[in-house]
Formats: sequence, C-alpha cells, structure tokens
Amino acid sequence: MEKGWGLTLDSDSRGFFLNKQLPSVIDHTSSKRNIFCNTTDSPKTMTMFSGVELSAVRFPRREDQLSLTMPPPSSDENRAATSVVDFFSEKNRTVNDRDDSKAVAAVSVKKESSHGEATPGPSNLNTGLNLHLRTANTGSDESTVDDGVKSDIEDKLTKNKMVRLQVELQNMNDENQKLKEMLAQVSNNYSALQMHVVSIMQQQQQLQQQQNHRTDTAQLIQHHQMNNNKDQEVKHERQFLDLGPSTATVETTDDQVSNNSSSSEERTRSATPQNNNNNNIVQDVKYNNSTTTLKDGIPFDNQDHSSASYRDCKRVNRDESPESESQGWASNNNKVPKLNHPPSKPIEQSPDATMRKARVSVRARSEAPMITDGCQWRKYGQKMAKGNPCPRAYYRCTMAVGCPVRKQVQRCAEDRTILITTYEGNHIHPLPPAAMAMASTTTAAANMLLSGSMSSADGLMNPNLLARAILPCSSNMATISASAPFPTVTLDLTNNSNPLQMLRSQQTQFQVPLGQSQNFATPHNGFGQGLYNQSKFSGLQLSSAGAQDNHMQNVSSAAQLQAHQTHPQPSLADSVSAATAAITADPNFTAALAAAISSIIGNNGTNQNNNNINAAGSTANPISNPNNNNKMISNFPGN
DNA sequence: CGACTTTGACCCGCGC
DNA sequence: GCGCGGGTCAAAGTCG
Repeated sequence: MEKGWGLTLDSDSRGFFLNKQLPSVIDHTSSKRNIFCNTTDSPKTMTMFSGVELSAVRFPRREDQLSLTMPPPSSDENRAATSVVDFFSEKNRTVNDRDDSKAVAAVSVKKESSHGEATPGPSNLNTGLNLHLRTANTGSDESTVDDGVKSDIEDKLTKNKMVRLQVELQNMNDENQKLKEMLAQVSNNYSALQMHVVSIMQQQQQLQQQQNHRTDTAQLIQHHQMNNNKDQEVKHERQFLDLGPSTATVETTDDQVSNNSSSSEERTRSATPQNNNNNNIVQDVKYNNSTTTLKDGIPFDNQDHSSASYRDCKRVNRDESPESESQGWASNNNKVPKLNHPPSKPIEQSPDATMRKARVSVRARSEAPMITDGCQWRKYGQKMAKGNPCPRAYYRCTMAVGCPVRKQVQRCAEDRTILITTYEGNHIHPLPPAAMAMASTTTAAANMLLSGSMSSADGLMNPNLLARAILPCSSNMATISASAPFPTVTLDLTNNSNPLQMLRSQQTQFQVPLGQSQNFATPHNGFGQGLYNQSKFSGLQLSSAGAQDNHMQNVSSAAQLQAHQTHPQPSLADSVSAATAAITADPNFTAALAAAISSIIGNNGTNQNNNNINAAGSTANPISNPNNNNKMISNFPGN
C-alpha cells in the first residue's frame, strides 16, 4: 500500500496521500473508483490500484473520460484495465520487494517513456497513469479533459495539504512550547532543589550537633560527678552551662579547669546550640545578671538582625543579641559564651548561630572594589586592619530585612590585585539567580566545614592520619591556618595554574584507600571531623578543586609526602570548586553563574568531572587564564 | 529625600 | 589592669 502510493506520488508528496488526504480524493472519484474496484479481484490489486485509481481520476484521458461519462465499462474494458493494473501492480510489487527506490525509478522511467505516446489498447490506462504522474510534476497543461474538475481537485488537495502542514506546524509549535515550559520548570526545580539540599544539610548538621552535645554533656557530667568533691563539680557544671551548654562548651570547661588555654576553640564552638532544659534556671540567672543585661529581662529576638535593629537597639541590644551581631565576627563570637541564649530561644536557632560562625573567604583577582555576587550590600564600617595598609570594609546584606549575612572586603597586602571577600552567615531570603552560585558556594563550603567542626562523636582520630586523610593530594590549593579564631574556608582563585587542568591531572592519579576514604564518605562525619581534629594543626592544606566521581579531592602539605589518595567528597563541594573557578575567572557573575549551573547539571553523568570542567570552561570565562585556581584554605583555631 | 558611604568613636575580648 | 585589634554604631556627608 505505502509503496504503491509512494510510486504513484513519487513526484509529489508521498506522505501526503498516505494520510488523510485520501478520502477527499476518493470522494471525487468515487465513480471511477468503483469501476476499478470492480475490475480488481484481489485485495492486493485493489490496494495497488488505489494509486492508479486516483491517477486516472485526477488526470483523465480518453478512457478516463469514458469512465466518468459513460456507463460502467464493459467487461473488455474491465479486462483491459485489469490486465494493465495487474501487470503494474505485480511489477511494482516485485520491484518494491527488492528496492523501493528502484521501484520509484521504474515508475519514473515509465512516465518518461509514455510521455505523448498514447498508444491504444492496454496501454491506454497506463498512459493515463503516466499522464497523471507527469502532470503531477508539470502542471495541467497535459490535461485536455475537464480542467475545471482537475483544478478543483488540485486546489482542494493543495488546500488540504496546506491545512495539514499548518496543523503539523501548529503541533510542533505546541510541542516546542511545552518543551520550553518543561525546561523552565526543570530549571526552577533544580534551583529549588539545590536550596533544599543546602537546608537539609544544615538541618542534619543541627541534629548531629544536638546529639553530640547531649552525649558529651552527659558524659562530662558523669565525669565531674565521679571526680573531685561534689561541690566543685556542681560549680563547674553551672559555670560551663552558663557559658552556653554545648559540646564545645563542655570541652572548654575542661580546658578552663585545667589550663584555661583554649579560648579560640571556645569561641569557635561555644555558640553551638544546646538548650538543656535542666539549665534554664542557671541560664536565666546568668542572663539577667550579665554585664550586658537584657532590658526588662526580655530576651532579645534572635531573628531580628536587621539593620534597623542595629540602629534602633544600640549597643545594649547589640551585646544582648548573640545572634544579631555576635554570631558573626570574631569579637562578637567572643561574646557568645558570656551572653548565652535566652531560655526561650528555640533549639533550632542555635545551630544557625553556629553556621554563622563559619566564614568563607574568596580570594580573587579583581580591580573592582567588590566582586559582583548578585546580592545587595550595605557598607556599615571600615577599619584599618593590622598588617595591611588596605582598609577592610564591612558590608551587610540588605536584600532582606534581618538577613544576617555579612561580608568583609579587603585587598591583599602582598598583592593589591587580590581581593579577599569573606562571607559569613546564611541568607534568610530568596536569592536572585545571579546570587545563587556564590550563595551555594559559600554555603557548601561552610557546611563542609561545620559539618565536621561540630561533630565530636569521633574526635580521637590520629591527627597525622587525619592530615593524610583530609589532604591526600599533592596540591597547594588549600591550607588550614591557625590564624583565625573560627573556621574559615578560603577559596583561593588567584593561583597561576589552571585549576581545571590541575583537576584533570590529579584525577588521573588518585586511588581510593578505603580505610581513610571512609572518613570522607559522609561529609558530616569524616571530612568535617577531620577538620575538627585538625584544629590544632597549622599549615595543613585541603583542596576542594579535585572532583572525581562526585568526590572532592583534598590536599594537604602533609599529604604531599604521602601517596596520592582519593577521598570521596560531596558533590556539592564539586560545585563549590567549579563555581568558584567560574566566579574568579569572570568578574561578571552572570557568566559565572551559568558556568556553575552547567557544572552542577553536568554532575549527573559518569563524566561529571569532565562536565564540570567543560561547563566552566565553556563559558566566556578565561578558564585558561593562568591566574585561576581553586584553593581552599581553612583557618581554624590554632594552639 | 531616601539610600548609601564615610569616618570617628565606642565597645569588647584577648594578650601581656 | 591596660593596651591593642576587631567589629560595630551612627552622625555627617554624598549621590542620584
């Protein structure tokens, strides 16, 4: 059937007659069709004859004229027609069985040979067919009979064809529109999912912290109860509970009892939330008797970090609000232990304070006074920092009232072209697309850091082992410094090597030691734990640049002496490195965002590393810029 | 006029 | 206890 149609309409639109156009033609040629139907016995012939039938009707010759105008043909005519048709169908069927194109060619040849050769007899019908084929190509000048009918049919055919094409076009447009909508929806879902993942990670960290704090607190209480005289133990208990019960607080209390030497760690971890209900009384007393007492004993609203709050509530409120001001920067962090949380403070708010303690610094070469990260900032201060002739500027996020996110911007003293931007805190508002990459990057880095720094369940790891485990690769892409009193992840994008190329080279030589890689299988337990235990190390380096099978490669100077090892890291870290690379490469964050998103999207495949690389490099970012590099520097409270 | 920046003063914690 | 440094405030100035 299809081949038959195809043969008949080879010079025309083949698919056209294969579809719905046929009925209309048949209607106009019903009489003729009946004739041929009667003359054809087998379904095959009939099938094959459909094309011939149409041809005869559309391009009637003498015999067609007879067919249309005269009574039903005689048996001779039927026989003649049948013979022709049979011959034709069989021939074509044979040809078509071999090769469709050959069959078409055969018809074409027949059409050429029959042109103007209206031989009588059995070839008459054939002539009609050939005329049809030729006329289909060249027009109606050959037709001598009933031009009006033919033109009508052709017009209808054309119209139908156009209608059908239009319908198809419309369908395609609709489908295109649907695809576009789907793409937009997928993009939106991706953004939402990304933010959801971040929030989930934070929640997990909070839960971990709470569990760890409870465990440690209980253990410490038992320890105190078992040792020394009970009065002193109770005294100590209340003391550290006043400082803000937490794992860190507990440990700090021990330190305070012993040598009172871990102020930095205390600052780092003391804000860790824990509201032990048993301590409420003590907390209340301490809170109201604090040197920075609350007005009327009303707890400060921890959620109110707005600039208006800062202005309206002057210093008393600032000091009273551990989360409003003191949760972020060093000096304020120091206030946290003293001020403790109001008893009414929800437990889940405290981890927020912990989160805000982590900083993410981005070192990037930029001539601009500030890198474009998509957020709106308001400068609220500037100070001359020691050891740096360049002033340090303080900015606060103004995209939402109460957003606790702040950042410091300072140029590097050694290289004025390097701009150091330190972010702290989590946004409490939806981020514009341009800000998503940086926000997710900093959040991921902070999560990576805090996930471990706050977990104390397994804090007895060998530091040397940790150094090797955390920093397995021979790269200087990151360092852990003891200079900062709080965990700070620095994404150094200023090195002269191409970070992506470095990633490639590193990925090819890494091996995964199970024993140590297990420490990194879960970022909350392994990697962060390592960071936590490395808090007394200095000069350790960890790299976030390497991404192999969703794992980030961590590098340490100590590990430089070790064999190359691979440690699985969260894919989020991959996006961190990729995004930061893109950010640095292009001050225009829009392009960087595209690169980051592309890199994230590319994480799905087995070649995700390459995808990351290619995605970042596919942007306008000069990835090949030798000044680009991913370096992660973690600053921890040192000894 | 509102938003933003500048800048001196202030507060606080830490180290000596 | 004092000085230092970090961080913030808030009045004054600037800008669109």
